[in-house]
Amino acid sequence: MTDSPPKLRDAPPADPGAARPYHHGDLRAALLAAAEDELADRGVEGFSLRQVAKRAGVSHAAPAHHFGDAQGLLTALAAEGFRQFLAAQAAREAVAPPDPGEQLVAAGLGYVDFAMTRPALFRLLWQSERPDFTDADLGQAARAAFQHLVDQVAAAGGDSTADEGAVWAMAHGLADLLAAGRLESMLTLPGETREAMIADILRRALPPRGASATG
Amino acid sequence: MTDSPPKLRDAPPADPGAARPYHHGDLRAALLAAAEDELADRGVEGFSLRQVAKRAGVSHAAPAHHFGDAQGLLTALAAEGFRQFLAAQAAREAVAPPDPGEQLVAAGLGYVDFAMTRPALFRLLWQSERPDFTDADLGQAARAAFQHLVDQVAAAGGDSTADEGAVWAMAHGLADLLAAGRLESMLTLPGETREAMIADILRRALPPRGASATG
DNA sequence: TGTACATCAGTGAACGCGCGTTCACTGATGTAC
DNA sequence: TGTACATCAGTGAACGCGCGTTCACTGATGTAC
Repeated sequence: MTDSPPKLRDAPPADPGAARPYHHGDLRAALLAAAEDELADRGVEGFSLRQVAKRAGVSHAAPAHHFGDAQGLLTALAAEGFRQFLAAQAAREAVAPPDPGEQLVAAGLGYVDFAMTRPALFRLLWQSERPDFTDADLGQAARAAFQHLVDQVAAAGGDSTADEGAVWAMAHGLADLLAAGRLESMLTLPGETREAMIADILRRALPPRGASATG
Repeated sequence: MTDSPPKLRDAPPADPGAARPYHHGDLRAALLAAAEDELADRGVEGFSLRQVAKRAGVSHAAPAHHFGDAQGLLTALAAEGFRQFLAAQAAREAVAPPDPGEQLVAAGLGYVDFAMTRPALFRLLWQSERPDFTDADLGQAARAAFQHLVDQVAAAGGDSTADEGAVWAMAHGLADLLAAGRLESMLTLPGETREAMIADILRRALPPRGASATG
């Protein structure tokens, strides 16, 4: 990833040594960051609102003021996550050649970047049932992310369900396996080598050059 | 899938109308089946041992006799799951042409079959942290499943980390997305058409014909 | 065939725990005048 | 600048709940003789 993603933390400079003020300053952002850390440590299966509050250093009733309930917090986190997921793809595209095929590969690299950098969040987006996916904000963020990939495939000359499926599946499969720590022989490669290999693999899924299959 | 997988249920013929006997007959298998159903209904995130026992129609203390604790049950289910996951691949291979490339495609089809037929179990194998993956039986079953794919890639002429990663990622990505109900335009296709498309997509990941890349 | 006994399988009450949520409250901030 | 007041943000005690696990028990089965 070229720019490291905006971590949802670091609210107030917080005058070290001073007594913690009654008001936090930016508790909402701090809770989202704590929630992501909590997911990383315990997984979605062991996630608890009380632990998040404890991690953020506030009483366990405080999150209710910002998110209503536990699902509200996870829904907000997922929405933010989808936006950053899309941003990770855009960051790669910005530094890639303008050729549509290379732009598509870049999007795939961003997809994988995000999964490897923030595996807990990646899993929340794709594999959890706890966020409320009918929420308007989350729904919009998720749809934007899906649509981006579809658009990229179309721009690269893909015009079939198969092209769309192949590209999405290849990026997603790499991302999920790498986020889970599988594909060990790839994980042990130096970063640059691994990245080149991921790009090569993604190219295999591209719409056949010049071909115009229907689906 | 050619043969439907052996569902972990249906222990005793159970003489309908008769009072339920004190001894179940095959409670271990019934609990594994109930656990899978429970995962399908509630997801790993909401899984509870008490609900499993209730579903199987026994007291909530009964599972302890067979599995020790909740993790023991999920570990046993995951081990059984990996064996059936491998069997799903073998079933496809058995009816595919002997050509190594086609065998590899068949393995991928089995991979996807399993994920679509039993998504809850698929997610337990790949995305849960609740089973004890250091358990000897589970570890062996999981390793056998990984190794099979690696062997198939090698037999098909793949000799690089990239070949292995590409094939695995493509099968896994399709499986995960389809299990999650994504790739809607593929899901709405008639079964045969969809299957042919999945096979086509899997072929994109195959080691380039005759090529012998190093990695 | 019958009886005694060991073993196994499942029960149901009880425990302590962490959870999400609610609620009256208090501290802090901002604004109208 | 000062004061009154509304609003906001976070507290801490309390609640009821479902959970996993333990335990003494009872019903059922199988086996030795």
